[in-house]
Amino acid sequence: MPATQSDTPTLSAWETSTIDVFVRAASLIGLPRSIGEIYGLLFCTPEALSFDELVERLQISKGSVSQGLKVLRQLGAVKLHYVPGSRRDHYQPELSMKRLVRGFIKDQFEPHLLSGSQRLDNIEALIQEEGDRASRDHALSRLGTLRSWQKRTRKLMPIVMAVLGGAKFFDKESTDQETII
Amino acid sequence: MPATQSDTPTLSAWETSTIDVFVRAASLIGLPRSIGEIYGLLFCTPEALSFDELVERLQISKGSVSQGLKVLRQLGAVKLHYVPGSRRDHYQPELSMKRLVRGFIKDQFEPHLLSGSQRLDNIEALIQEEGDRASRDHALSRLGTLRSWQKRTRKLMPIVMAVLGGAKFFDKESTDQETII
DNA sequence: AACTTTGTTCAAAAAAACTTGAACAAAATG
DNA sequence: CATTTTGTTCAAGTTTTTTTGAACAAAGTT
Repeated sequence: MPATQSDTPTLSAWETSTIDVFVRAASLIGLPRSIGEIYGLLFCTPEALSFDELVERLQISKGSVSQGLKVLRQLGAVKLHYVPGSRRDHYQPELSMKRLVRGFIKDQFEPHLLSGSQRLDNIEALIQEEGDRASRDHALSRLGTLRSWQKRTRKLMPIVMAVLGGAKFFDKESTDQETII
Repeated sequence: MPATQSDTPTLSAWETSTIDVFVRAASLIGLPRSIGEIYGLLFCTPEALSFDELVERLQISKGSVSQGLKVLRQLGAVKLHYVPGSRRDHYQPELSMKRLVRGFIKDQFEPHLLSGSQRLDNIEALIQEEGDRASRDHALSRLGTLRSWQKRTRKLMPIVMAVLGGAKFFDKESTDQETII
């Protein structure tokens, strides 16, 4: 096959539009455009794609593809797919919404929630340094509000996962939870 | 009272830490730091605060406060509080998690979901331009996946709201929904 | 061992998002 | 009606995030 051929590896119209949907979705959840493009193209393509094919068809740099795939693997949004003939890595998209959402929550939400708990404990200590009684009381009341928000958020996660397909997760002192869905 | 006094309107330790929590939360949902700071300070303070007090205590520009409050009002995250003596606007934070979440979803999610529907219809049309049958079939299958994701996301919203407090919203052909919580 | 293939890293460039502050508008006051 | 108070707007400046591409590492080939 000819080497220096500027054959724009054009995407078809529906592929471009679909990738656009994923670029928007990515930006909605705070991920860079390139990640949306990579997942989007994998989503559109029937066969698993290699690193190089992503670079060529999307016309983005190797660096972006490398970093993008790294994040997508971490999120569990792409799977490695072994291809007999080739020694390149080939990728396929995760198509289970439940797994996609779980990956995202585990990777992006849980850490914040957990570190949040420590932070609130720390705030409780700081409140003791407040001068007068009234200030302390008000501050403690607001801290209570924060804790209740945190608790409800944690309660929500397993419910979301349940609605999305079945399993439960991320819950300790599970309260009235078996009645749902 | 003296005019040109560089009295740093210091925030107490617990206030700083609490504001930090909101700054992180804001960034988590894609809102700028200044908005986290504004809501955070309102959250910490027992009395309603005026525009100027926000500028002074947070040491940020009038422009940031103005734009920040605009977004917070749009989200329903702050409420105007009439103060008899003054003709300035005074603000208080919305403390109901349910209302906060609803505001966020209505303002940031719904629009994307809705425009999403149109986009998918558009993609369906584009798929018809595909050359061979096999391509069209694969593309239609993926489009089906996208539609199912969208549908499940829509179903999730009322459930989230229900868990957070009671009301239902944003649902048309409501399926088995009265059994929840 | 030298060479090729495959993919990662990271400093610098580019792009996007956020903040600032001065100019401006709107409304109340004197 | 001139002035002050209150808040908004927006162009320019700053900061942060993202992308690029060349240098590098790892592993397979010949």
